[in-house]
Amino acid sequence: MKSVHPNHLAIRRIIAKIPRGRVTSYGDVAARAGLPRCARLVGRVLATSSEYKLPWHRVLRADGRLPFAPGSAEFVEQQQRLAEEGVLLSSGRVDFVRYGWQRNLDAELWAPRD
DNA sequence: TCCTTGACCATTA
DNA sequence: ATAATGGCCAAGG
Repeated sequence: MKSVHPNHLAIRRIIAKIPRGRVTSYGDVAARAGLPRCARLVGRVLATSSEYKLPWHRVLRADGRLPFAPGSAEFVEQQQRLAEEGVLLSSGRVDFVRYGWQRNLDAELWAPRD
């Protein structure tokens, strides 16, 4: 039996909820999972959770950059997956104001009029 | 058991 | 703008 860590479960649960076409950061996922300041753990979970088919490409660094070296195979794949959902990079970054998950939360909580 | 590393982050200089 | 620091947790040597 492979031991399952509760923190990993909580993190995967959050990542699975990120809507298509939206992105968030490692730190935000950690906070939502009840693990503030545990961003590195989120990266660790993603690196070891390929079997769970999570939307890993929607998790970015806090500054909007992708977590992989530009030009690497992982970087290219993530960029393509994002582009397929309409999320584009400008100057090597994703604009959280435009594509951030938080933007959806605001809409839900404050019931916009437009 | 101790130490190092890692798909990270906020703060400080 | 870059760089160092300390914080977190888990895996592996």
